[in-house]
Amino acid sequence: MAESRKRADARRNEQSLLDAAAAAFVSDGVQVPVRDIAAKAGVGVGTIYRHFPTRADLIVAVYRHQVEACAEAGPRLLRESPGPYAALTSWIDLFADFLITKHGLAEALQSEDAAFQSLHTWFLDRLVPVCDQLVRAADSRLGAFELMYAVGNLCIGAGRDDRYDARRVVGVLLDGLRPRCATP
Amino acid sequence: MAESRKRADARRNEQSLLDAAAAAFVSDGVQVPVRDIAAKAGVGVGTIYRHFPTRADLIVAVYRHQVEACAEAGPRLLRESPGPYAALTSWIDLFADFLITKHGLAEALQSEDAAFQSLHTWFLDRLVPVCDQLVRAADSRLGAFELMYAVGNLCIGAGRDDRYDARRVVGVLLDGLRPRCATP
Amino acid sequence: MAESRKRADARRNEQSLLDAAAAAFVSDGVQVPVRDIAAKAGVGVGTIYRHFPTRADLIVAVYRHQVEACAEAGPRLLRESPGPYAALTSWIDLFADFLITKHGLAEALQSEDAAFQSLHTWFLDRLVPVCDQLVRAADSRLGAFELMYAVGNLCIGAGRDDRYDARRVVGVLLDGLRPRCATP
Amino acid sequence: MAESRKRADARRNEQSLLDAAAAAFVSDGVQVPVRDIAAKAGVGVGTIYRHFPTRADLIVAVYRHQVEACAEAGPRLLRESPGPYAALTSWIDLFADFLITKHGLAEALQSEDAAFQSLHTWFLDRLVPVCDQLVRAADSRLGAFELMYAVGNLCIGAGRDDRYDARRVVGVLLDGLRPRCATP
DNA sequence: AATGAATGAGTTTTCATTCAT
DNA sequence: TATGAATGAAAACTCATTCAT
Repeated sequence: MAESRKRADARRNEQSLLDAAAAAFVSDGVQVPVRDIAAKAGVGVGTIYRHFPTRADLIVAVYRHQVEACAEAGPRLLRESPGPYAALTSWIDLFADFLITKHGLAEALQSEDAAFQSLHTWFLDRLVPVCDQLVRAADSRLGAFELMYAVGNLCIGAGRDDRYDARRVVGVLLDGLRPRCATP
Repeated sequence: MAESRKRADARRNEQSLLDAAAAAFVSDGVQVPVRDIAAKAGVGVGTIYRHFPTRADLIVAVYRHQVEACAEAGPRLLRESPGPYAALTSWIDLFADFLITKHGLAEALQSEDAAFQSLHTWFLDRLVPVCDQLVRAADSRLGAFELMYAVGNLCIGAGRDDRYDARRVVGVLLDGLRPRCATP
Repeated sequence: MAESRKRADARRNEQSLLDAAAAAFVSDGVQVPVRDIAAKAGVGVGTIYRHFPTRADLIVAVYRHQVEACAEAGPRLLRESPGPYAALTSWIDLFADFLITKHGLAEALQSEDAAFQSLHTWFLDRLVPVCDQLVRAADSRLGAFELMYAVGNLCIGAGRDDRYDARRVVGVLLDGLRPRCATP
Repeated sequence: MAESRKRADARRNEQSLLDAAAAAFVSDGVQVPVRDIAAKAGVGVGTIYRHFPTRADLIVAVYRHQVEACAEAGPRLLRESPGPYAALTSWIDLFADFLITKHGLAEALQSEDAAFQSLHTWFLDRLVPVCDQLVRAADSRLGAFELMYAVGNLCIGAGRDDRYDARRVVGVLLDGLRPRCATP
């Protein structure tokens, strides 16, 4: 009983760590010093290292749930959408929305820092197969990796400047993929 | 005479600095340690700081000529292309090519690092008006800033993974901008 | 009854702690992280600190029995050996054997780390008087402290390199103490 | 000229660094924090790292001259001593003296820390061959490595306690190596 | 004007020790 | 009493920036 209590505490603590890390990633970028995350979370640096031995572990943990949800939406959209192209655009909208609202994530995915390698790997391993199904069904001119990479890049800096609306641009990109009417 | 000679030397020196910096930016990114640039240029770090007090000054200097050339190409393309949409795509191709071949520049333009602020400003001040002319002529759904921002982002990481072809994706984006045939 | 059972449990627990510590000292040296000892013993670090408030307490406890046995062997050897020099060499062999087989102990005895101060003290308080009897009986050129210190040092790193055989070197040192035949 | 002046300064600086490091090694052991050495030398830590990229580099530099002198004494003693055993004892005395007066060095040589690996290697590479010549000439029962290792160990902690005289103990060890008169 | 040595703040990481559960 | 999560003081190492030569 005492144990389950402690475990519950630790879990709560870990969640507050994740929340602080997520906030820090957004405001300062994923390269934010561990010490800063610890300060934001109101814990010592050692606590971070106990829970997340490497920075990649922390990042993966921060984004795990959301990536999961995104992955699970793929097959569902394919079933429920009026057509394969609609399914693809819906999923890409979802994917872009996820990245846009997780300001800082798109940047992290694009970073070449070795600390993010395992993040890239995990992210792509989980989502590319999902996207691939949609892409094949819609007979898209861009492959799953390429499309995701493009959308990921387009989401970088979303919200930084009012003149740039990532969702609109992603819409234009998807329009570029739309099956055309014949040119006379 | 001695003075003009000295000035010529200084100019030569500065040019070799710029060449070294350009090379370093390409191979190691724009965040490359100043010491590395100095070593590549065969000068002391003090010399770099004398010529370019801030990193942004150095970056602006490195890319000045190329941005100039790109800016000057705008009006010319508008005159010489078969139509405004063709002019726009030609210019965007030029712009994307510039970014893609300047590996690291797209990343720098997107970086939030304060050291790059003046780079952003200068870059946009010079090119957005040019692009704006083209965009208006072509009656594009995306504004000049937005389009340039999008293309800039799409060029990030170009060449890092064979599965991602930035030029092809930019092509798709431009297709999304193409005037449509009427829907019956 | 319940109490004596509890006390027996505690003693068993403490013994398993000592065993784990002894093993950790051997494999990783006496500076081994407390956490590692705790892990080896299958207890929390808090338990170690409860039983042994300082590292020295733990070390002393680990080696107590063996030092005791060594101390008790002194008078016995003096009684049972063919002569006092033989008794001294036998005891020193015993002492060296103890140190050599307790890989890490010789290093600990020599360490200047404050955490080991009480170990030094206890060790010498217990054994120097024993050695002193033997040394006096054998009329050795080296005093008890000096001889023990020397042998202790010679045992440092025993087993680390095949080219160094601590027992052989101790033998040579004892040879140097052997009463000489007259030089003609 | 300006260059040679600067180089002279740097050399002087490096020497003061070495002096500070030597003092720090003696008083705090060779594991002394780099920051402490820097403080002792009155320089920033960066200066230490500039001159000596790794701790081993610093240690080797601190002891280089003295090891050199010791190595060079070997052949000379072999030529000039009344006999090979006398040459060996003279050299070992020299070697022990070196270690004893460089309080902390014997400990360093015995340390298993990876940072000292190159120190061990260099030290042995330089001196074992010298000792080997002497050992072979004197037909010693102990090999060069073993004898040096033993003497090195005996010098650990020399000067820490008045009851231990490393020179006397080394003398006894050498006595143990002395050719014996026949036992009747 | 050029040099590069020196500086030291900033970051990561480890681990002894405390203390809430 | 036992646990192990949390703490935070060290320690190593890097690099932008300054400044004596």
